[in-house]
Amino acid sequence: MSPSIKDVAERAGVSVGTVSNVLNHPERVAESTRATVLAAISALGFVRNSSAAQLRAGTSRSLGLIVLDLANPFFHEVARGVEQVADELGYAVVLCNSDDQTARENRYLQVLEEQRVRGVLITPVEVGSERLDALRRRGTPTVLVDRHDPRVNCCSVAVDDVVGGELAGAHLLSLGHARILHVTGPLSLRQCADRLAGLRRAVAAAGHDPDTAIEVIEERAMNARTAYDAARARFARDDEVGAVFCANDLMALGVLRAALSSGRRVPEDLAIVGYDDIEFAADAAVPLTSIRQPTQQIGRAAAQLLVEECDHPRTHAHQQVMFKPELVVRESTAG
Amino acid sequence: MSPSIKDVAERAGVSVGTVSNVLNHPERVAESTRATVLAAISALGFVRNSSAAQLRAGTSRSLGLIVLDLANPFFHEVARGVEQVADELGYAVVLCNSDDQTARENRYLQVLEEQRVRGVLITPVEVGSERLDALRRRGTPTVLVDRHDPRVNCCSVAVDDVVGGELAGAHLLSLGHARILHVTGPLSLRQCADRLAGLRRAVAAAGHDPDTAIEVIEERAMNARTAYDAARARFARDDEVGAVFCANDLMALGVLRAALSSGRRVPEDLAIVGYDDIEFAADAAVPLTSIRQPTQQIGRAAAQLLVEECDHPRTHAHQQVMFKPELVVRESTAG
DNA sequence: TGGAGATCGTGAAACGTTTCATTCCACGAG
DNA sequence: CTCGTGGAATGAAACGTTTCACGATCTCCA
Repeated sequence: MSPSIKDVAERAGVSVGTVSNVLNHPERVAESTRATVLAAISALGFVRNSSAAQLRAGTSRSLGLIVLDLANPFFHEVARGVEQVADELGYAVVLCNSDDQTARENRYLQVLEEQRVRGVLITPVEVGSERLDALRRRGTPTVLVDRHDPRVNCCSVAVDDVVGGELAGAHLLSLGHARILHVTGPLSLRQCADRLAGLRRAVAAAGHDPDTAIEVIEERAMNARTAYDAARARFARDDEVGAVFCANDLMALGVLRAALSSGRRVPEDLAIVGYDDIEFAADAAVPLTSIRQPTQQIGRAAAQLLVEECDHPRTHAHQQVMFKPELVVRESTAG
Repeated sequence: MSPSIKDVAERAGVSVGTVSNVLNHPERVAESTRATVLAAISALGFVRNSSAAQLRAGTSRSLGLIVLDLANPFFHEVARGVEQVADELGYAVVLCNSDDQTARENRYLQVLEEQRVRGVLITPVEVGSERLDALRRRGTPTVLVDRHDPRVNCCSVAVDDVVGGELAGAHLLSLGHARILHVTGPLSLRQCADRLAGLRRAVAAAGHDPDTAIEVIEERAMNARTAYDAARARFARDDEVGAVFCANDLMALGVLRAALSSGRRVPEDLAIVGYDDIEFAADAAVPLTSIRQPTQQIGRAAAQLLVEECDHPRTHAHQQVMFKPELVVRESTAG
């Protein structure tokens, strides 16, 4: 197989310990020997075997990151933030995609634990997973991303969706819309429920009755297609809708399409607010007002918390970090 | 630290060899002993140390996959295809994102080689990388994704972009458009050059002169924003544009927005064809005609070729697989 | 001249598995 | 009663590193 440190030592005429030192503590070995060893290394095409290194070392310099859906821009922004911090601190990141399936999540947790990663960042399919608790009990630090642990057994980083819903609602109210249509996904999802709660809070704060001022359309899937169909059906019924708040940008784009294709002008006839501020929101047929989440920061904060816990397990205290989202106004409400 | 196989053996009152057998060849150990050992394992919370296992085994069951940009739907579809095949064949996939930076690519190649992955799937930042050649020379099989190696030193899987451009061109020509505007990215990119070449071929085949029938706008970036700006500027000049073919869907969406906001109707006044058929193409304000690439299949084929080479290195012959793209007609040309 | 440091290099142990030749044991056939 | 057979468990070697206590050599100064 591939040459080992021993082959290098032999060829360079030194001991294996010296070769190892060249690799890990170059300052401990004399200039000339170092040169000889490096020459031997490149002559043989030696590449360190990290299994052996890690076995001996007993600990690794890597973190696991398990996300729900790599196709979702939210998560690769998070991943980017995690990678930045990991890089700065000399850690490697093992990226895993659970695809929202518990089985996949558990398999990856197993693999990561077998690899003895230093810690794990995860958006669990559901909080309170037994497998995850076990990992933590056995001593691998864990940070929840975009989720909170009610029992506060670990750190977590998330964004306040209630505030997000409130921002959207207050914005539409400030434009004079007293009635708001809310197109959302399953209200059993914490995100959707929170965003609606925020919207209700804004409406109540403006002195209206949420139950009558807000009309909710709840769909199974949160994509453009279902929102398009739902909006067309709603628009066919009557013309009373003047403002829509959607639980994510894809749905908002679906509503936008339905509006345009039914002859409505946006924002003159219909104001639309989305959520997430995906890259394409700004480039839609009518650029979309949306709620932006500090995604990279979430990743950065989560990685920092994790490394902090890895480095000072005794003194570490778990924290629940909560970021605030931000309103980005564009043409779809800029009437 | 975490309990080892030795601790388990002790607790179960057997030898370490037996514990290892329970883990790897359960059929070799008697029912009752197996039960005792499994009980000890779960009592201690034992998790196998994969570094040690792999060190001893000398070889791993994992493949590396290095992509240019995880934010690009093309690549995570490819990744999904790779994962499917890897799963079926019992391999694990290590996913890496080079972000189009040679430095990151090289770092990941190094890491993967140190981990002794069985093989590497990669879309290199540029073909002919020395680091990649070195990897291959040292015996790690390699497959290029969405690229070809002119020297045929390895397998590769790609899509025929010339055919794609030809399909788009032929489609517009068949609708009666004799003049076509082509909005594209840097023609130094193989993809862009090929798509244009295909367009020219279609135009020539229809009996027109490509040089006069095709107007090319070449932009630095291939996103909606730059295409929007370019299209607005072009539309301001005159009204002679009746058909546009864009080198990717994001650009097409930018052109679509420019058209709508300048009062043009799509497809009545302007027919638009994109490329890639990204998920959102079907849900745009006017659903977009596009060229679809068999992305998952690319991933599947690449993984199959790689595993084939890993399993039969002696008899393996390198192949260059080339898929054909497909035209998807939607409203943006359905005049 | 001798001795104290400093500077470099050595060699063996250890990390946690898997493998495989070996031993152990029970049982049935002769 | 012996022998052979085969299933089950054992124990030591090996994988490629890193570490660390220990030598060897050299330098410098009393």
